[in-house]
Amino acid sequence: MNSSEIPKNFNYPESEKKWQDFWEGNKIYFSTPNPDKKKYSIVIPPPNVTGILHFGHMFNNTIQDIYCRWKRMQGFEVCWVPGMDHAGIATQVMVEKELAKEGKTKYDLGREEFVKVVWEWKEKNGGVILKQLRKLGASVDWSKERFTFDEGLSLNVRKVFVDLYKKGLIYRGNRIVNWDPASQTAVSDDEVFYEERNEKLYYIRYKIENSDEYIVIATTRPETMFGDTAVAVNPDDKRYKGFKNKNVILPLLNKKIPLIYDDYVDMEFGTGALKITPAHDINDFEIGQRHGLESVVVLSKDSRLNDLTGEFSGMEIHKARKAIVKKLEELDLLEKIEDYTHSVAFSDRTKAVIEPYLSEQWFVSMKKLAQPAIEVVRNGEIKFYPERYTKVYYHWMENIRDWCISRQLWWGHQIPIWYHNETGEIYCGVEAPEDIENWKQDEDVLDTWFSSWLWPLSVFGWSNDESDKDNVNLNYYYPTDFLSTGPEIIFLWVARMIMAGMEYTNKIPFRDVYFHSTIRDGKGVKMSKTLGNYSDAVELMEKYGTDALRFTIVYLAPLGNDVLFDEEKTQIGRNFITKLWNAGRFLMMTREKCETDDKGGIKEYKEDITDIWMESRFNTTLMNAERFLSEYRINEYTKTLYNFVWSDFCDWYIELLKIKLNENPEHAKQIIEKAVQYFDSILKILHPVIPYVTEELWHITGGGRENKSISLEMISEYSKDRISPERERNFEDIKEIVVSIRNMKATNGIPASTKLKAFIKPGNKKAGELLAEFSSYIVKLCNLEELKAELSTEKDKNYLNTVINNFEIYLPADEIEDLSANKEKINKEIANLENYLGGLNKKLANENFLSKASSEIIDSERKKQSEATDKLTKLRKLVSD
RNA sequence: GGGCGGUUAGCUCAGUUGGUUAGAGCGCUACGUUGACAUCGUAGAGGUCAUUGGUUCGAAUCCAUUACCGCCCA
Repeated sequence: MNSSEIPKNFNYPESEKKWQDFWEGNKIYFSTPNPDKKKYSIVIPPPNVTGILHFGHMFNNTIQDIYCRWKRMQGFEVCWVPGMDHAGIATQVMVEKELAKEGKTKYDLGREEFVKVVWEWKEKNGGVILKQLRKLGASVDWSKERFTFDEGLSLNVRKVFVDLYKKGLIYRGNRIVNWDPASQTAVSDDEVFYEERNEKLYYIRYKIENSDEYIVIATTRPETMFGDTAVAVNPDDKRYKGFKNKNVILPLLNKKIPLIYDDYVDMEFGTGALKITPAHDINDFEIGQRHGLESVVVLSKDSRLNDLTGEFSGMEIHKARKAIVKKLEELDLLEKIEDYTHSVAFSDRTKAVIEPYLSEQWFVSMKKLAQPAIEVVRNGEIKFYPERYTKVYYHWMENIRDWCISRQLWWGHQIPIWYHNETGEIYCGVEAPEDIENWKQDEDVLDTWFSSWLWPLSVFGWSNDESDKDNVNLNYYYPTDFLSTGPEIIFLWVARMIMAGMEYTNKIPFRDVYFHSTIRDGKGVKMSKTLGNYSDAVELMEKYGTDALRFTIVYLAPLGNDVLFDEEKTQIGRNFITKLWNAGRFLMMTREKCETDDKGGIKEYKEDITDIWMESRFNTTLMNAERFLSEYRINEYTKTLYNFVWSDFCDWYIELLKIKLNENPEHAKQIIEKAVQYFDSILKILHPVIPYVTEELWHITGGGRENKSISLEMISEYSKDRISPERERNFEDIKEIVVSIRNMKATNGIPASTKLKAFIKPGNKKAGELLAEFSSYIVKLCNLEELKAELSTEKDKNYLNTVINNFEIYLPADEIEDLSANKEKINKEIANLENYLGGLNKKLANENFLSKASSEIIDSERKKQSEATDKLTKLRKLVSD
């Protein structure tokens, strides 16, 4: 491209499309086992097939992409496996809604037909998120895409079920489950969320048998009273001492139930008397177990009262509650109603109120599986970032509860259990029994996570048999290196993957686990669709550019803290990309000019301090960037580069470059090429976070790159030898001089365009040499007429003056009448310095400090002391003259 | 109720082995368009590091306490 054709801004819509097609079309990110290279493998946390890209996904996949791109550019054989899970409830609910529009239900179709319809939906509408991942620039290997319902993965699910069943780790039992009445299935604890609700607490009189006395119970759920099989009080509760061994009469049903004593009962709550409904409350169920109580189910699966409830039979819960309360009132059995705020459980998927419900479900016994999984985190084989999540992990794992894996759905892996039609015998096998006509398969399907926990194994073709030994993909890529995910699924997924990995391969599934920040809105509220405080990630990518959004979100995300995201913050990334773009544009325009201007640099160009400084800064930046990345401090990686590019490279290096080119036209070509080299290196180290613009610029700045990608280039290696703290400090001194001269002009009302003379008096020989080396730059950067190292003998009356480290600076400014601003500033600085020096003097006079502090510290404090003293002397002299 | 975080400039946050006169970006103020960039440049103002106590020669940093905020588990 001709440099004059480079637009002022990065044209991201065009560029993103171009590079997506180029990367995927040329299979740039295809991976195959290569024994000569170290591998780096990641499996994507599979998004739901129904999913769309929200901020959490965007962020999480950006993180994974950063690591894949970075490792690829360090020479690793990188493999990032994409895919989706079949999302049992979510998908089924979605298709049922579609059917409802046509006035149909799944029962109209029947199971087989319904599942077919879901597959059709999946093929047609599923996987939007994978398209969006392409837009995000995710460098996944699309040839390895997997779906939890793929044949091989499904077979693994059955194999593992059968295996665990045979090991006695899967069992069927009656338990209270979280029943989602909307989707009519049990859901796991992790698929439930709680919200505070204002409800009522009803105080109901239960009559004591053979007496006129009542015991008053407090409940939020009068409608479950038909399932009461006891009333419980605390054994220490004096109020109820007299009722020992009595029965109470359950109102409405007039059924005799026992009064029992249990420590569980909180004497402070309500009246201290609790109705016990084992079939409809988890705590009541446990109390029921302890006391051998019967469990009576009084609700149907769609949240209606069943036929054990007499006249209320068939009523929906809330209607029934009202009717029952009314009836109790009529019978004078209702003592009072109080307002009551408590947390109510809702289904993640359907938002329906969860009913605790007694039913027959399949469970995985977890205790044994958890042990090795705890061990590998404890011994550091698996590392969590931030580390504190290990505590959360241990706590959950050490108190682990059995996992309810059955779901009353049609979309999912049907449980590989068959019941014999006549004998009732149970058959568990990977395939159906041969005489299938005599058997009936269990109708339930397995929890989606029961396939997801095998994901890191399954995607590489693991099949839990002899063939695994010869599986090159499995042997090469497994265990994976890195897993990035949100902290909310540490139990749901991370813990279970570790368990599956240990149980089936005795190997960890991944080494480093990164729990990324939760994205919240500007007010700190978690983004969610239901709350409407949700920013559409794809919309923002289109509005600001994908790179801008990627950069911003990473820049804002400290390890272990939440990100408060406002749309307007996307400007951080967008502006940075514009800055980078224009730096490139400038270099290209300048290079073109140099091509024609260059008179042929016969003499070798000699590097000056600006080159040495840049070399040092660049190597320092590379070193820090790599360190931050390897420590998973990704926001600091972006910050260190942001500061380097903006401040060091653009504000100083490029400004110096302009001067240098002007003064050394005979070396213009060498000078500009060196700058372009730095720029190319900058593009590479930035590529992991902003892939599109760096790819675009890399193609603009170099020839012969038409069929190549920057993502397959090697990132420059830093060298500690090239880092010179002394030279960086020298340059900082020069910067301070420049800034202070500009500042003296600005604060004294002298326009920046006014050319002044300046005198800078170095404090020693070294300072003098530094000044000499740099004086021509200072003249240009401060817009000076001339710069002299010695104070002129001319009788310039009016000086603006100040002291910077080893330099006294004088600006003759005759037109300035009032020097009080300058004087005031110096006096202020003197006061500050006196205060500072006072502290240092006190410290250095302290015996304790001198005897206890390390000699290095004492030396550095002494140095500060002498420097401050020196500067103070000079400043005092300035104001006294 | 149990556990885990957080509290630093108007806002969002850095500050990793205790030794800075506490930093950045945004916002604000003043000036500026000399051809990379106004999605910009130059300069400036702005903080008793939530509270109280302790350890230490020395604390934003370590310990304890209180207050408030958030998350997870029950």
